Amino acid sequence: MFCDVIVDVANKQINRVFEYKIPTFLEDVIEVGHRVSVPFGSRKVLGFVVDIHDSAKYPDGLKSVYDVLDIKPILGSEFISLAEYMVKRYYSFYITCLKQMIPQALRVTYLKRVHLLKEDGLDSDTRALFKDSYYTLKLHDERISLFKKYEREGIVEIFDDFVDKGRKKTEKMVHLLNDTHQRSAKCNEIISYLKELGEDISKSMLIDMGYSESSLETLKKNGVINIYDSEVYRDINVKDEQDKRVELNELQDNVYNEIKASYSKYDTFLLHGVCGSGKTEIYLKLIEDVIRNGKEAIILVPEISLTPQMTSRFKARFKDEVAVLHSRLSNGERYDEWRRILNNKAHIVVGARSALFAPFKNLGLIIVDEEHEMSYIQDTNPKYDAIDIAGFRAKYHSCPLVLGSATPRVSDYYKAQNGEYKLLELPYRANGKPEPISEIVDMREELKEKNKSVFSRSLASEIKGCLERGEQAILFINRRGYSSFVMCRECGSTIECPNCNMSLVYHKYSGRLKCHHCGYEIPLPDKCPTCGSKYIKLLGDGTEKAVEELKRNYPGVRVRRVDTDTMTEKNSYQEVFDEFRNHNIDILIGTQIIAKGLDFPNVSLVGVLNADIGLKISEYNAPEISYDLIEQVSGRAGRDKIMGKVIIQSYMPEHYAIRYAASHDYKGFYNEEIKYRRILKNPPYTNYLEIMVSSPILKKAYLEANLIKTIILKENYGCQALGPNEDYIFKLNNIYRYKLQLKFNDMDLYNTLSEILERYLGNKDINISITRK
DNA sequence: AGCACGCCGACT
DNA sequence: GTCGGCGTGCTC
Repeated sequence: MFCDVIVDVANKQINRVFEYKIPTFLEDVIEVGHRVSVPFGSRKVLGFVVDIHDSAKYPDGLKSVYDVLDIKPILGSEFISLAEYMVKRYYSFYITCLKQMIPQALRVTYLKRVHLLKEDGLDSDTRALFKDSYYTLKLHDERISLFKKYEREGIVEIFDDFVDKGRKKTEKMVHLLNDTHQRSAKCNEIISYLKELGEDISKSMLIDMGYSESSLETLKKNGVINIYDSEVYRDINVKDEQDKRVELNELQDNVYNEIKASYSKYDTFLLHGVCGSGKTEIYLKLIEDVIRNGKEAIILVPEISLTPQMTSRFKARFKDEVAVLHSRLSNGERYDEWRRILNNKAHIVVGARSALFAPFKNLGLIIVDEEHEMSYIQDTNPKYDAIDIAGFRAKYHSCPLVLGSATPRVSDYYKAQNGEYKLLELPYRANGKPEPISEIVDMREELKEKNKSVFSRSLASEIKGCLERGEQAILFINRRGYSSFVMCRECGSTIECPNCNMSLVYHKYSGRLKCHHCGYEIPLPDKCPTCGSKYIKLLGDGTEKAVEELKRNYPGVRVRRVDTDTMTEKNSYQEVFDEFRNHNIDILIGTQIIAKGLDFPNVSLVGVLNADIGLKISEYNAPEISYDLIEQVSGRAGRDKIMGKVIIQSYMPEHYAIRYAASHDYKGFYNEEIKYRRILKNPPYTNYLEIMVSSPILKKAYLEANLIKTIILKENYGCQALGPNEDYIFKLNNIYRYKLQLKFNDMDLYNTLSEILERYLGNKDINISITRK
């Protein structure tokens, strides 16, 4: 028997299967999806079994699998094909994709173990390292050369090993075997307790109840009880909440019934429902059905909205059926939740992007909430889009996929318009509240009127009114720090990061200029580094400046800044949001973080301080991102009894993304945007990908980018290539970055690009990365 | 990636 | 002579 193995080496040349013999003792054990240890070159590495067959293709000299690492396979064949799909689609390695699908705890750390053979011959320092006859070295330990020398002398022996990054947590459990009467009163007490309980209990629990270790030992010795190890799942902290069942209104019910009609067949639904239209209640009801039919469900939510409120709502309804997977969990906790899924203990998973790889075998439904969220696209390799993966899995299991959003991706709405997806609409808020009224303020006018404040006059007066009425406000500003650039009034130069071509941002609390891209920082200079002038001007307002102005203009106001500078602690978001909910804070001011999903009933005012920033970035989807953001922030206003008001400040108020966002007109926006997409041949009219060519040598990056373009155009006639253009961050950490944009229709590009990647392999100066968008 | 092998200079 | 620096090529 032979097997195909993908070994744990992320390298283009290794990106294929390697064949191994299966030793007889493993013949009945090994299965597709098992992790194995195999000899590879002179090393021992981890591998994944992807196929098993009777005859070998590789001529001779096959090595044998050393061992199988898991009791049951951790990846079903579904995931092996999914990995193949990902390799092609995202230009990634097999092993990278496979590792993506398993929890961190099941990845391994490589070690070198040194076995002491002779007592003498070692220098005393080295000898002291050995407590017993073994010593463990991490990979890349510089002492390896010393040990290699001793190995040549026959004093030690070095061999490879690796261990799982996480361990299963076990607990000692006590099981009653019989109720033979004991001499000690304590022991009899334990017996009668266990008898009454009628089930096994953890040893630590008994100890906590006051029973002693020694009485338990006695009982064990006398054969009355046995003590065994049981896998336990660490308790993850979820707030208790009462399950509130809400009757679906007529519109919700229609949506529910449409999806219900597609159970057990693959259909993609685009659920376009405004903020507060009651999508979650529909999700809950669908999941209930799926579970009742003995199937499993995945609900994907953006990391940022995976708040305890959100998860506790599912926990309240489905209790232990729910596994929760998000980045705040420790590796061990995430492993536990994952194992509950693998072992069929949990049938629903609520989680962020990676939860899509939940090892369910009988999926009945996948829901992707807030489907437009950029966080569904992973920005490190493999650069996968969760919606693609959801589509693959839904197709594989023949189950419906529901994409929900108030502001769907333009490409997805297009598919819904064309019938590729089924469009479901919920145009009204479930509580009947109208959408908040939005007002666009032209900041150029403010400047003309000599208002240099962060706040327009209109927003300032709204804030005043809001505070006077005892209501709360959320202000959104997409820039951290105090001022986003520092300019000299004499010579007009701005202070840039020496490693990146980006302006340094002034942070007032530390009095320093920081680069938000590479971490470089210096104290704020008192004169211009270029011309020596004292007249340095701070421009471009950030969160800190806005807070300062608020405190000056509204004495006594309780403001809280929420951005990555202030949110260092694990739970600080939750803490701030609780404080805000309890009205210990009047105004919340922050970046992206506050735009999402949170529901504060007393908020009547939302201000978008700089609506244009996103529009300046030269990505084809910039208008879409800006529209979404404004719409999402606006949704925070007037959620409950009070009427909401939204002020959008902009230097380009005539831009359609801003205009339509202000009138909450998604379709209007879509119709305009899709026109540009068609004219410019952007997605959904083409496939689109970006090749980033980076090098520490500017000229090299440019020339190679050009060369790549030529090669591609020669090989793929249907392909349109733009660039090479300087990236938005042209220089990052002293590396120059050029990007090529490719628009293409056929998938054959994979082979061409693979060859190109191969060509640049081993080239130290050039790095190439491909992103599908 | 990581490691062996091989070729070259420099140093006990 | 031997140690160790790095370029090259291979891993079932």
